Amino acid sequence: MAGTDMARILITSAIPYINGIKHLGNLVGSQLPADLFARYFRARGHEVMFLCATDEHGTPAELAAAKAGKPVAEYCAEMWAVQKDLSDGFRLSFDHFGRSSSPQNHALTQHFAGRLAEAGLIREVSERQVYSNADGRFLPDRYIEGTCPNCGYERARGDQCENCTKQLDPTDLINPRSAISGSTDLEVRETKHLYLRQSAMKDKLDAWIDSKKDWPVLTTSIAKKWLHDGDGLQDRGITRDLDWGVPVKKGDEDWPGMEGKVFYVWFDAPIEYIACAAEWAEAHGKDDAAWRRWWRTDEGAEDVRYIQFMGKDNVPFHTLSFPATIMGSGEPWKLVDYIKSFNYLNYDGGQFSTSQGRGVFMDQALSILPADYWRWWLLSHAPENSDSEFTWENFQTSVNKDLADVLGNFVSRVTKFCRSKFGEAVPEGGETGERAEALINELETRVRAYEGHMEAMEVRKAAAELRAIWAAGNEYLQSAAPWTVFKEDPDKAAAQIRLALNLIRVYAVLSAPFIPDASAKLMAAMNTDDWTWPGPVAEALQILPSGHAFTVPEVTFKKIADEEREEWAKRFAGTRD
RNA sequence: GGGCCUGUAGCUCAACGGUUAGAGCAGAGCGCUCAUAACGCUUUGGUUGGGGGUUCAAAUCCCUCCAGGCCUACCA
Repeated sequence: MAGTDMARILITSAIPYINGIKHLGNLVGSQLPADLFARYFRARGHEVMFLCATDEHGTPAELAAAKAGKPVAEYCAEMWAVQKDLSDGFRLSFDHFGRSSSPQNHALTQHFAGRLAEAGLIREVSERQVYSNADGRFLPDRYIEGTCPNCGYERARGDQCENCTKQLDPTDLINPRSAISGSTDLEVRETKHLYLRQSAMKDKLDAWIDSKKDWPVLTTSIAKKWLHDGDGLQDRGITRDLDWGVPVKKGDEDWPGMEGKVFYVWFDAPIEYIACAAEWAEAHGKDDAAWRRWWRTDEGAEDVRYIQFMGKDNVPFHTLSFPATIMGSGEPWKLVDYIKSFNYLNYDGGQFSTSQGRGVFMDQALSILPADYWRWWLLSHAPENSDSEFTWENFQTSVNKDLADVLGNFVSRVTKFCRSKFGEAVPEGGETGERAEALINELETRVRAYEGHMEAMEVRKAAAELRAIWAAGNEYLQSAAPWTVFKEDPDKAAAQIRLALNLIRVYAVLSAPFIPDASAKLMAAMNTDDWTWPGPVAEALQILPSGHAFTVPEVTFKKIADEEREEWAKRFAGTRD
């Protein structure tokens, strides 16, 4: 690929919360599609920086640590390692998997807060919040339970009654108690917090959102709602009374009156996207310039294209709060260019549920099948336009048909036929006929269409095109029928099989963003390391020369049996482990 | 309550306001035998959730009703 075509692409995935193992719905909503495009853009020769991290602060992390009987720092370090391991298992190709608790993020978060304060965009607010003496902490609204004054439901939460859906204020609840300990020893205390004056940046944010004509409706409509609903964009509290987090400071300096407080997790989490690049630089022994050229438009990032991936619940923070932080700083940090947001994946007629253990979690998925099976199904069924649904029947038929029958069997029939008739090397001689020409023309069209869908970040359409590319190989073999041709004209059959063997390498290259392990296996079987992305298809199909030795691979994709499917459906219906 | 999204073939999904609403899977028929009983070809399925309206023309735009989902700012 010509050097002038090289682009620099920064990709971040929404950072998963530290608390527990994520389910497949979480995976398909951000990390997995982000990885698909990171791999694709790298394969196209672009310079890619793909970052992700764990989101470690906030009340749930402290409670989970307490439940595990461990200090928060220790708990988070352990869970980071668990999540890192699962990311590796799913072959998520992060350039760095960081932690929002890193020293780099502490420094940057404090830096941004200092800049925002200097710009007059932070105000102090004294407010009254519920404090639980038994728990020794302030309670967020939803951690307070009581009887709903509206409908009498006894387990209403402080923010909303889930029985009658009425919005509540914690002080409305009758007989309020801590949802953590059940204690009724609650009191209202005065506490001071910092608010980010998002309202002052409303017009600027609005104009910025308006300039994003190519963003999905899902993304812009959510942002517009927040900008224009009621009194418009509200200021947002960016500090909390917690122990674990980034201490409130103005840059390097203390913040009088804010001692003992930390920044709100949603203030520091997106900043970790930037800090993560700094962690990457440190981990690779690089200087600051190496990461700042990705993030500072005055230090080399002016040509960077920045794409964020996230589930729809994360949209307000990425379209409003984080841009407000960046714009408000008055410094030339890179703003996001494109937001790819996803709907939810449901599980067999309901929702995936972390609390009920309903659905398949990342560790369980890898324990029963290779990552590629999940990657293929999840990506080819990604909830791009609406919520979508996982069922075991659909999973079984899709994987068996697409991976085992269409792709896996193609590889198998080509390599085994060659071995039996010509031996385990690319056969020489002969000419292919017009059927081969038709195949090449079709592939030329389809490969370019596949690239188009990937550039447009249309995940399902790209998957469908890739599948059609695989199927084209079977169609060709069927019409060319080298097993018949061999009897009359062995040279011609040799040329046909030479083409088909080269097709396997092309398939491996094209498929790698979706199914990297299988692609690597196919490349190994073809005994090549030439990952050149196909330009003109006719040329790409000549890379493995006559005489080139190969091996017949083991079964590339084993099929899922009915008994397995039934057992798994039962096992994952509810209650983890 | 408010806002947004979704509803298309048995299933999962496509379709700039513009021929006869298309694919894959499943179903039916035929073919092939190299291959993981795999592959290929042909083919049956739709009053586009209901009703009304705008338009030469509506799955698409408007109104309304029904069903499902998401968000609603202190969970993250």
